[in-house]
Amino acid sequence: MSAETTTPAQPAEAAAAEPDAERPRRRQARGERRIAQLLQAAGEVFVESGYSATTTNAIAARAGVSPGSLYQYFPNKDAIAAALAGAYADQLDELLAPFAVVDPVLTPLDAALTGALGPIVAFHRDNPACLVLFVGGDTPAHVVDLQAPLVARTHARIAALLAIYAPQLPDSELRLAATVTLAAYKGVLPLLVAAEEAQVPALTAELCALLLGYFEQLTKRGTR
Amino acid sequence: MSAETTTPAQPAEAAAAEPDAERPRRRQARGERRIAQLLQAAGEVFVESGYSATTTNAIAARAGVSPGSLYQYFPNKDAIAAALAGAYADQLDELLAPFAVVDPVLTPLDAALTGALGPIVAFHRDNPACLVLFVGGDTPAHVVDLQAPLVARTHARIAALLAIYAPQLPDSELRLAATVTLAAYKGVLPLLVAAEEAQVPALTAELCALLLGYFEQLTKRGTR
DNA sequence: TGAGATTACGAGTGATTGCTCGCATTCGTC
DNA sequence: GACGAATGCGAGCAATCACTCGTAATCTCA
Repeated sequence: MSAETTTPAQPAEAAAAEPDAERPRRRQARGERRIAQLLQAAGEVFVESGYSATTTNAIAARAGVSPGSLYQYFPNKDAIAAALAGAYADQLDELLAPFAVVDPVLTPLDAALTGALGPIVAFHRDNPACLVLFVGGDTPAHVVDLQAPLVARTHARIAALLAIYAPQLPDSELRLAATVTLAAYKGVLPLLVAAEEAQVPALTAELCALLLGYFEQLTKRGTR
Repeated sequence: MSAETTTPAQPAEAAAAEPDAERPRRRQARGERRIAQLLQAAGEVFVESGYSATTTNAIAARAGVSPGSLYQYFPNKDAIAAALAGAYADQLDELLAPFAVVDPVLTPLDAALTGALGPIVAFHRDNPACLVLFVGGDTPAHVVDLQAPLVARTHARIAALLAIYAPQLPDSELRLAATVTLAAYKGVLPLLVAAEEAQVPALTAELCALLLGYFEQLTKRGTR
């Protein structure tokens, strides 16, 4: 769950306990809906114009809401991006989970890759704003920070996966390889998001081949 | 040569011939120097703040020049980025040339990659603004267009290279592979630019391994 | 040295934009 | 139905920024 959304059913308790936490104002269902509308609209406008070119008024207009209402739910423009990015990070984290439970004996590497990459690609195609916020050169610093734990976890997972298939490599090389893998992946993702639907399977296969080829290079390197 | 810079030694002739070409005002050496200063300063500020967050006043201040002077040499902010990007594109084009003259019989693929990639990486590390303008999600459309011919040429070169090492693949697959190669390369480049000097050789080697592994996958795919 | 072009300045302008404020409306609850 | 809280509005404020303009210094070349 992202930071901004507060559970509406919550009898006013445990508020006096924390002194500097601002009182969690009860939110009506209408408010929750507005927040969802605003985030949806923000995603659309971010995709169309990039982060810094989108105006808060444009987001409000797209959501069919006045600027004043927007600022009732978000303290500023960055908070909108942060809430959106937080939600994306949570969803991606779940999609990345399958990587952790792969059994390296039963599943060959390329099958594992293909299986896990499919849903991730689909997610990014459904939420193009995610890429705008995460790989856009334009994103405010504290929004980028929101993805740091996610990136760290992903990095660790890739390194662990590599350690299984190339156990002879030293840890430093594994980490380097994981970093490069992530970077390459990030480079190819925009292609997948921008592509026509019909091209997606072929492109996904290419991405798998790219990563697989790299992994084989790493394996060879250790053996030789 | 980029669009903005005009040759200073040019006896005032052939100006009346073209009607709508604005008269090429003779530029003194001082002016040329100012342009260089401004482009240099613009690159620095772009790297620090990204394109849209940099103000023309900040560029002027960094160059030690008044805003008015800046607008004597560039009609608007985009033109500064365009001039810078044009210069970068020209330099990159030269650095990419070696790829065209590789003899596939004499030079193994990995040696060719390593040899050509070194100078390119060095260039990007010397000119980090190049990446900001070319892969930043923030760049104005007509600046992105400036790199289109360069990208097209590079794409064609990669496809040609692939055709040598994997001649059995159909053209469409070669083009797709070249696109993916470029995207992966673009993803890894920021890593190389941000890295410490000591990490650069290792990272460059990883980039080579990544591309090489992909190429080998492509070769296998055709043979099998 | 003097005329004309180029370079330089920097306060100012108009437009944009993130955000506020006072007030009207709707909702949940007793 | 009545009261307080939450929601909603939108004109407008303050700040920012790309860009201009009048003027003055400096250069080129005869």
